[in-house]
Amino acid sequence: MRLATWNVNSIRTRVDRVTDWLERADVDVLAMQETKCTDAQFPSMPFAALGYEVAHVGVSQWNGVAIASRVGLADIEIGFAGQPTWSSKPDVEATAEARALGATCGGMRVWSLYVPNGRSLADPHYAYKLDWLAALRDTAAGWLGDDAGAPIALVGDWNIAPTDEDVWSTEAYLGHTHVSEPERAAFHAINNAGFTDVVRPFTPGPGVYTYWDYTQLAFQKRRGMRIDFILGSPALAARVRHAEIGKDERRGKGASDHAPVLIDLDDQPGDTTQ
DNA sequence: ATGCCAGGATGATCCTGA
Repeated sequence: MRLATWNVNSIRTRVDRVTDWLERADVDVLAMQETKCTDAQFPSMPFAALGYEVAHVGVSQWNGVAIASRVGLADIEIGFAGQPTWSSKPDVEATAEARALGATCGGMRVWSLYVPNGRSLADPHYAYKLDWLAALRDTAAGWLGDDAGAPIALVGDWNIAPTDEDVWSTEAYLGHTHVSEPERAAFHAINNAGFTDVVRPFTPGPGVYTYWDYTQLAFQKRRGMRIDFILGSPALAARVRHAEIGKDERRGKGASDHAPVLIDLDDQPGDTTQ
């Protein structure tokens, strides 16, 4: 079983690139973030043609998360319990944004997550980001409380570089979001709730990233950040036998600014599929 | 402090991203 996550930065702009890679990389389940479209606008036909069902939540040109699966797609949940709300303007009612989507695929529970950016340390969006992560931690801890042996993957764009090794320059990010101690603490709290980074053991740093800014030849200069993660519950983490970052997908014209991240899982005991 | 690049919506310019 191959599970991947990718911030695609507009699925409408990038659907050919994404489906080409899905086929080439032989991915079973792909969680996507920043689809930047409504449900009606999501291009599901190219996925269906390759045998993938797609669940998507998107209500505007912002955010949007999806899960494409060719091993089943059941019990779809939009948003997680307690997910904080956000309003873009004072006169607009705050709502839960399209940043979290859960589904059961091939016996595992997958959550496609697009953690709020934070914008700047003084911005209300930063407090929203920390609230969002704290609520996710509480809810996800509850899932393991209900069933400690559940195979759960929390995957996506976390918008946090958990250690100094995960940014090309600590100086360049001083005073900025993604590297602040509260954000790192919020990320580690999710680790401590039982969800560990299952990719890092197979992709050791330093200098290993999943995101490179579009500007100033950041990719060519190897100026990136590691902010996209696959976090696994203990039962899922025990089955990971390989992981990689699809850095080649960041190359060339028309690339997303994020690379896909994938893992290979051993079959569950007693699993007769494949 | 700002633009650097990119996508989207609207209609040459703003908002957002990280």
